[in-house]
Order: sequence, then structure tokens, then C-alpha cells
Amino acid sequence: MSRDSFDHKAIEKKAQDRWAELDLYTTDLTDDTKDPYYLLFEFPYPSGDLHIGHWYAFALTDIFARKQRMDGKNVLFPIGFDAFGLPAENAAIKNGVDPKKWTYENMDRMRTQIRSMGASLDWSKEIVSCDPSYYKWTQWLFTKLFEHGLAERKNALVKWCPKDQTVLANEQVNDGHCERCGTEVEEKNLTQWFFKITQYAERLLTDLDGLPWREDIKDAQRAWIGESEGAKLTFMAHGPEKDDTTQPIPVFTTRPDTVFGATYLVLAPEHEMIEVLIQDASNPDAVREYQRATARKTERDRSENKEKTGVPLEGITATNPATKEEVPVYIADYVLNSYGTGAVMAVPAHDERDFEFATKFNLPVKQVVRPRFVDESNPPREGKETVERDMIIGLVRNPKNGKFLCLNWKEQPWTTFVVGGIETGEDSIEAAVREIHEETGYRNITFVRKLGGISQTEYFATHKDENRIAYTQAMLFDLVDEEQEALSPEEAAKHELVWLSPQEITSRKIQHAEFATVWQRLQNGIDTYVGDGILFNSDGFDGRDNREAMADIVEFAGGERVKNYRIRDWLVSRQRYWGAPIPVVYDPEGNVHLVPADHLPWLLPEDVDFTPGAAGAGKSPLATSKELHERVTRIFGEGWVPEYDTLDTFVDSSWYYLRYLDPKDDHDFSDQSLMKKWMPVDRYSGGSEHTTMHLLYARFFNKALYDLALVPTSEPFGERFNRGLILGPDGAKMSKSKGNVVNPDGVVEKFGADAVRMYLAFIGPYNEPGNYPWNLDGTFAMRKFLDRVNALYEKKTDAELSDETTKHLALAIKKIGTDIDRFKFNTAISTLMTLVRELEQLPQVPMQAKRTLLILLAPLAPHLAEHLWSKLGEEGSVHQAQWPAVDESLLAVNEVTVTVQIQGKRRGEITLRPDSNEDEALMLAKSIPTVAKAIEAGPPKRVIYVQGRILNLVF
RNA sequence: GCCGGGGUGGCGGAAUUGGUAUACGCGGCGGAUUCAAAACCCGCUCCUUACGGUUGUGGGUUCAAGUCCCACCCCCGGCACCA
Repeated sequence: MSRDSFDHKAIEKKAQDRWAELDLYTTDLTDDTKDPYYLLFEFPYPSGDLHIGHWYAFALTDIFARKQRMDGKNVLFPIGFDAFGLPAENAAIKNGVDPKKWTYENMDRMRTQIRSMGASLDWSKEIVSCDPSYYKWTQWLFTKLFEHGLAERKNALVKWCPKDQTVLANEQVNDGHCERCGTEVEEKNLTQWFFKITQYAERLLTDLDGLPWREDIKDAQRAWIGESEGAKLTFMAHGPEKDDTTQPIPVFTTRPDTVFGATYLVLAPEHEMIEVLIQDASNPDAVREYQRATARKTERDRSENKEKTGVPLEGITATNPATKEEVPVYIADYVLNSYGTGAVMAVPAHDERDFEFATKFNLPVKQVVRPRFVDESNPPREGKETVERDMIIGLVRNPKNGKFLCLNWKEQPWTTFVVGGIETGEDSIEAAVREIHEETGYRNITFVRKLGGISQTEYFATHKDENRIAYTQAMLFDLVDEEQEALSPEEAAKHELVWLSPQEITSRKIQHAEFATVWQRLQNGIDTYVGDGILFNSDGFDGRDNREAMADIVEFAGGERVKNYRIRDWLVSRQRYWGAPIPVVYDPEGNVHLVPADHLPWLLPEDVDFTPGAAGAGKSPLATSKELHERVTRIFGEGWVPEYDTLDTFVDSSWYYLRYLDPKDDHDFSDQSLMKKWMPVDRYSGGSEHTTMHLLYARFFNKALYDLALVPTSEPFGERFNRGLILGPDGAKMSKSKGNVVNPDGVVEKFGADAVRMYLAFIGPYNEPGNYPWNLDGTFAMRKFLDRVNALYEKKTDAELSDETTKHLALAIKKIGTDIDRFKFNTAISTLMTLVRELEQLPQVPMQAKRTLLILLAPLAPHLAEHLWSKLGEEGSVHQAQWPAVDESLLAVNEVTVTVQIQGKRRGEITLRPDSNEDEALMLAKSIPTVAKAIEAGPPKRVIYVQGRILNLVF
């Protein structure tokens, strides 16, 4: 340490004692003299030891908390523990310790560690979610949701983690694996508790628009909710005989405009109507076998192997509601039972998946929308007659070298494929063969396939003085041999033949959209058209724009327009011990009853066997509790049984921000008048991993409570900032197995709490989720900086404050202030460093400067600032000081440096008054030799002068 | 594949939103000090000998582009057989 070093341990203790003595951080929530400001971070899980990530989360948010107080706000900055959860239970299984003991001991240790940060947390509001005084109200809120139909018990296909021996919410499954332990999840059909978040899908979506969040956070939620607009259409399905039953099969589609092209129907293998239809099908065994095979596969297997599979319901057909035609019915696992209606109308011409299936099962493809192109170089003209023509585009490929036959047109700067009209009596393939022969002389070619469907191109035919619509079919041919006949003189005069490689064709960018589209399709191997266009093969709708006709087609087909959502109901039961018991019991008939409020908290039993499977497969350890069974019998009677499942810990964290306002209330979950005053949370800082889980759940929960008139606002959070991650020194994510975990205690011990938090603040912007590697050198450097600040206070203070220093201080106050407000601590610190350097240059540091510097330092290095504050002989705490107001007049500059450019290139700079005019600037600029020389040669053509910024001369 | 965000020195990152690109810091190099070392202090540190060039690549708009427009490449995050 340097000779001017300070004893960080001593000053940390002294400062923290002083704050406690002055009781600076107990927020009086009823104080009406100041504006309330609710600053929240995600309450930590008591995993045991404080991680550097905790510092990043709490100490940096504290910078902002302190600044808000200095701005005169009444700041609520609380902390608590998200203390239910799996690790406690796993420790119990592994080491035989009681989860409760394990959790409470961890919290004790962590409290001490957190206090060492010196963060301005209000511990008087602390909550612990596993404490009965807290989960009493988690349970009570559950009963409210149940009473209003927002919690229900239902049978559903759910995700099951075989390692954790519990069901999981959809949000807790990543790529088919348990989010927590990485084990591949299974699917089970179980009766479980759900919260009906789907009922709130639309509001969760639309209310996002009004939230002051970054777009990426909103977009992630939008994607998770997954709204699609479309229609519900009903196909009537029935067997071959007249007296066979007819079943309505509703389908959801986003493209009802293509219903005339629906050539078959597909049901998910789990679709409930299969049970009925199978009775009239001629192949029930094959259908059952396919259902069984699908059930064996995990969702991951299904989507990994995207090769389409399926089985027809032989003999069953369904009536297309638009065409009234009978179409075959299949079951296939590319249709998901849990999305939409579990059935789709298949339109192979306009959907890639349907096309793939249709190709495999030889089903008809019927095009009903054709893309529309307008030749912009020669568009149709008003008032001219319109003539329709059928045309072909022929692509001829030479299989020997992969090149394609193209035409360079002599009268136009175009390169195209062979193009021509279909004569009467010809089909399109014959026409293409003939055109290729006539235009190129090649006659030995074989037809490969048609490329997509028909498109239409509109243009004005100059030589005929008419508008034309060309309906074009593109086709691919292979050259058999290179035998070529001589071209007629007329043909030869029109164009020149060239063979181009695919690269050449792509890079030359074939001019007409129509040809370019054909080429792109061939390259991508896509034969479906999923875009918009003009309807045909669609009875009365022919010729209309598909989007425009959408609503009319839905009506014609007897359907209704609906919105569909991807989000599923939130599965909240867990077959684990360490969570809030679901406050429900079952009577001897198995009916659900809520545990009455006067029996809450419905205590978690303690006499349980944690061993996995001890209670029987798929059952929570609670089932092994004798006490719980006796309790239920005693209160409700003989034959009554308890619910054994506990609540997902995300339920606990969905309302904790409300409890902070009234943490000890035994009569209500929170206080109405305090909620009115403090909600919503002003700023919420947390990790991006919670975007589609906690953040979405809490928004739902709060909205549900709002609808029950239990909370005053429909959104719980105002601003939201997702912070990044601190990586190990090797740049990899910290993990015990990699051995790159940084223990903050050691670093704090060595360099002090202020240096650690300032290093973390300096590493990158806190208002965006970037990931930064931990670097011990950086912490050391930050300590050196603090030593330099400390040394500054050894200097004499007699000098008067100069105008220049006054201005530097004012600029720093403004910049550091706005940067802290925006969570841009990194640039706030760099400004502070620059200011310190300037003060170091002074022979003496005026008192006023010393005082101001400490106020600027206080949010960032609270202990050192406090220490130096008392050393200056100031009263109270530096943290009670006001953030200085900036005298804007001080910021007014009396001279500016203006860059002088010639043709936009920097040639020098001049110094002048900010309000100097162009003439003065020009005069001064002549003192720069290169500029003078340029002006001598001739006057500038143009002079651009931006006051205080730039002078640019153009010659 | 679709939707976001991004690409600036050896590294973390700045850049008043179109006006001096590389602030601040790390690392590196040199000096000073010391018997020596650490610490502290001072200087240098995008490329180029220079002219000049440089913000992923190529084009464009503009007096002026890291910033705006078009095309492409790469990285990160989210969603994904979602009809």
C-alpha cells in the first residue's frame, strides 16, 4: 500500500457504526415530507456464501439509492431472502441436515457478509419467504386466487424432472432439460395445481407497451406470450357410412384466406376426438400404434427429428367448410395438442410443414394464392385494355457443370431465363420445351420439376399498346446433351446465350423480381408460397387480395376470428418438501376444500422423510408426515386427506415487493394505504434470466390481485434494469467445477469494500446486460485511486476557489449526477477520476472543492467519503448532504475550441468565444498555415460553420 | 428459420445522438527512485518512415458518418414443427 494509504477496515467499521447510530437507513414509510422512491433488487436465495454476483447486484444498486437520498427522496431500499427452494432440500438428502436449519444458518452468515458491503439497506423491512409469518400470506393469497377461479386443479400433460422428482413449469424447462439440474425431462399426465395466467395473456401483452422497459425485455415477454391472430374454422369429420357419427373438428389457423387450398386435416396424436373417430376408421390398430409411439417420445425427440411422420384415419373424411369437399384426415406429431385446438387444416401449397407432409404422403397440393409482381420499369397504364396470358419460365441446368442457361437481351440490359407464352392446346411443360428449343436451339432436355406455383406479373406491352397480366409457371429442366440447332435469325437478333454458374446468377442479381424469386426458391428448395398475393381457385374470392379478403372468407366458411396464445397456464405444484404447503385438503369424496383462514399459516410439517421416492413415486415428502395426517383428521375429520404438494417458489417471489411495505403485519398481507403511496416499484434491478419467469409471473400475480381489489396498481414495476454477469478471471462463467469462482470476502479484506464496489461499477455500463470478467488488477487500481483521493485531503486548503476549478466542479456534479441516475456508473467514475487529477495539479485544494468532491464520492465510496467528511470537521454524515445544485451559468463557457476542416478533413483548431460568428472564425482559421495556403489559391466554394463545433471549408 | 441487441486498440470500455474517434482504466514499454526489489512518481503506447489511413465487410446519402440508408459476414440473447 502507498504511504498515503488508509486503513479501510477501521474506517469501514467507524462509518457503519455512525450510520447505525444516526439510523440513516430505516425508512419511515409514512413520511409525507419527501417524495417516496421504491428501489428494489431481486431478493437473494440463501445459498450459503456471498458471491461476487451478490455484490454486483446489491452494492451497485446502493450507489443509486444513496444518490436518490441526496436528491431529497424518501428511499425504500429493502432486502430479504427468497428462502424456500430445492438446494436446502438437496442438502438435507445429501448430508442429513434439516432444511430449515441449513437455510437459517446460511441466512445468518449472509447477513454478516451483506452488511460488510456498507450498503444503505433497510434491514427493518427484512422478509424471509420460508418463515410462517410470510408464507401464511402466500397461502392466503392462494386461497383468494382459488376463490376467484384463478387457481385450479386439472389433469394435464406436464413436465417431470426424474432427478428432482417433481413437476416443472414450462418456463423451467430449457431445450427439453430441467433448468435447475440439466436432466432431460419426461412428460406425464398428472393432476396438478395451475394458475390461469393464460386468462391474462392479452393484458400482459398490451400493458407491456406502456412500461418504460428496454425493448429486448419486452420482446422476450412478447415472444413468450406468443400471440397470433387468426381464425377458428370447423371441419365436420365423419366415417364412410351414412349413419356414422359426425364430429366437428375446430382448427386454428393464421391463414384462413388459404382455406380453399386445405386438402387434408391433421389431428395431434393426443387429440381427444380420435377416440370417437377411430370407431369408424378401418385401421384402428395402426392409429393406436402411432399414438403409443408418440407417447413414448419426449417433446425433444419429436422436434429433433423433424422428418414428418403420421398415420391416416382411413375411411374418415372431413368437410372443408369453404369448398365443401371431403378431405382425408391424418394424425401426426407435428401437430401439438397443447397449441390452438390440437388440429390443423393443412394447406400444402402455402405452408412448408404441410407441404413436406403432403409430399411424403402423396396428398394433393392446391395453390390458391399467387404472388403478384408489377414490372416497375414498365408498369400497367391507366385506361388501357388488359389481356391475360399464360406463360412459362424455363430453367435449363447442365448437370455436368451445374451452370444454367440464361439470355442476355440485346435491346434491354437484362439477363433472364427462357421465358415464353403457352399456345392453345399445349400444356405448360410442352410450351416450355418448345420455347427452349426455339430460343436456344437445345432440344434434348428432360423435365425435372415445377418450381413452386403460378405467379402473376403485370406490365404494359408497348408493341401491342395493352396492359398484360402474365400467369407464369417456372420449371426446371436438365440438359441431356449439348446438341444444339442453329437459331433462326430473328431469335439470334434478340438475345445472346450464356451459361452462368449459380454464384454468377446470384451476384448479378437478376433484375426482375419474378426471376429473382424463382431463383431464390430453387436455391432454398422451397416449393411453397407463404407470402401474400392474389387469390384464385377460391370461388367467389378469385382475384382479391388475400389479406383484404381474409375476414370475408372467415365469415363465408362459418368461422370466427380469434387470437391464440403460446403461453400455457402456470403449473405451481411441486412434489418437494421445502416450499409453502398448498393450503388445501380433500374430503372423503375427494372434493377440494381450502384450509380456512383461521388455520393459516398451514404449517409445513417437520416429521418427514426426505429420501427421494420415500412417499411413493411422484409424491411429495409431505405424504410421509404423520403429524400432517393427524392434523387434518383432527381439524376436518376422519377420511379427510391433506394436499401433499408445495408451491413453486416463484409464487413466493411474485408478491414479496408488497410485503416489504408491511413486513410484520399479522392481519393482512400488506397495508393498503402504504401500497397506494409506494406502488408501483420505481426501479427494479435484476438478472435477465428472470425476464420470462419471475418478471412475467409477478406481473400476472399483481394483475390478479389488482382485479380482486387487493393492490392499487395493475403493474407492479416501473423501470426495470437487467444487469449483466460477472465472469471469472478467465472470461468464463464462474463455477465451482471450473475453479474460477472469486470469493469477495478475501478481496474486500485486502482492498476494502469501497474499492470492490467501485471496481464493479467501473467495469462496464450497469444499465445493460453485458458480461464482464473479474480482474483483480482493476480492484487494485481502484484502491490506488482511492488512496490518491485520500492523499488529496492532506493538502492545505487555504487557497481561494478559482473560476476554473469552480467550473470543473460544476461539470463533474452534472455529469456524475446524470450518469448515476442512468445506472452508468462507469462513466461517472471516469469523470470523477478526471476531476481528482485536476485537483491534484493544484498546489492547494480549497475547502469548497474538498467538500464537494466528498459529496460526489459518497454514493460510490461511502466509507471513505464518510471518513474524510468527519476529518474535514463536518457535522453529521456526508450521506445526509444534498446533491449540489448546478449553477448553469457556471457551465457557460467563455471560449471554445473549434476544429477547422478542409473538405471534411481535420487541418487544425482555433480557440474563440462560443458566440463568435463565421467571419471571426474564418479570420482565425487563416492563422493555420495549410488553411491560409488553401484560401490563397482561391476562395472556398462553401463554408460550414457550426458554432462551438466545427468550421469546414469546401473548395 | 423468425424476433431483438451488438461488432470501436492487446483487454474492459468512452464518444454531448451527424461535428476533434479511441475519454477513463487495465495490460505493455521506457525513465526516475533504490544496494536491490516492491510501492510511489514521470513519459510513451491504433497502423504507417512519411504522405496518409483506421470504428466487422462492401456500397450509398452528406460539407461532415462509429452514429443515417442498402446489401452481406460474424457474435450474443430470446422464440421455434406454435399452424
